Amino acid sequence: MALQLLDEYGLPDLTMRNLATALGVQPSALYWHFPNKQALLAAVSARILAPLAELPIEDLGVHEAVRVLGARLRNCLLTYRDASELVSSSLSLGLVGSPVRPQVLEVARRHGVPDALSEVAAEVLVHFTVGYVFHEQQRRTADSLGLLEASDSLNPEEAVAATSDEDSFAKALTMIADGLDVSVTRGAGPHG
Amino acid sequence: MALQLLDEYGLPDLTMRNLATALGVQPSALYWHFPNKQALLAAVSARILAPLAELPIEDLGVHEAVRVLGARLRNCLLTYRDASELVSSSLSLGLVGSPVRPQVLEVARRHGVPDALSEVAAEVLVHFTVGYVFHEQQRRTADSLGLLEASDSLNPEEAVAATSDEDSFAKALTMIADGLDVSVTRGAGPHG
DNA sequence: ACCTGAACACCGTTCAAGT
DNA sequence: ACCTGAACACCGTTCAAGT
Repeated sequence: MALQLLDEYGLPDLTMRNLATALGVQPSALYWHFPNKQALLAAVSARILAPLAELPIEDLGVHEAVRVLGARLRNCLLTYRDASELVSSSLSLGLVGSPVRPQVLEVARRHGVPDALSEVAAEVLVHFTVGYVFHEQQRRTADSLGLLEASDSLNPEEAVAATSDEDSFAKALTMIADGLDVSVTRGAGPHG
Repeated sequence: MALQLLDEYGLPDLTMRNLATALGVQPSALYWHFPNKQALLAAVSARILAPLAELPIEDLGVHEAVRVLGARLRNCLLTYRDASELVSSSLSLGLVGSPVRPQVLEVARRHGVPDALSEVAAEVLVHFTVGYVFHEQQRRTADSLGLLEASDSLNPEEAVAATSDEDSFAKALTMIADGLDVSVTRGAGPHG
């Protein structure tokens, strides 16, 4: 239900009171199931990220895995309105684990990449992706909220970046994967 | 004053009412100076990021610039409590410009790197840095808030990453800079 | 085990009215 | 130009009490 409310009305309107009303229940009833609002939001975050766990990553190269996981994470976040903002906070609060870390680590291990490197790569990957989609989603709802008067936005930065979000995101992922590759080859070479 | 309240009591307690009280004024008085709370918070964000604009980037290589700007941005965010969370939201709402974009673009241009590449690099740099410090700061205040009972946290992820934040952050910056280098050399070679 | 009812201690924002 | 006073429409959370 929370997921549905989030997608329909956005994070600011996902209140305990609205959720209770939608469930035909008193607000206080929610506190039997969750200790507080943040715990509830963490559960919602976990649901949003769940599809990522089932992603098959057998026979993927390290470079490829970073790009696929990043793209898939972005898709999960774009599935529900304001999902990136929600996940960003749950993630920072440590109430939900990194959604790409296990897979990045596994693939990297299989290719002889030291954990220290893949940990860093996983971190760059999540933070960048969540931050990027956060920005992307906020602009999306801002535009749909009637601020589409001026076709270019306040900061010159947006106007220049007229290339599609998907494209520049893909380029960024490639850059991150390249960076990991360099660290790997500089460290020891592909297989140890 | 807002900056002081932020650092002393944290973002959740930086309310219009608390700020007004601290200024010896009625809450409604603030609405003569700012149209709403978000605008006020954007102004605070700008103040936090101001030192970055004065950073001298003459005679820096592209690789070096990415690392220096990232490190300096992190420092700015660590200066005030909850600054990363605040800046993250102002940034996503588009109420404040990217604090590293101008410098990254300038340095890159001087070295013949196409803008398209440096735009992407700048974006990876901000989002990663802000996200990273957000996580870092939240863990910091969570720890200081008495959740330090278990020396390792809920998710195994934190325990493993026992190396200092500063170190792993520096490694990540290097990885990002390396990624940019690869894109550059693949595209055309250093000088066009 | 699960929920109600009522309260507590707050929010951001608006707006007529003052000086 | 700058602020007050009072109100409006909300919040998250607690807790005794019900079934």
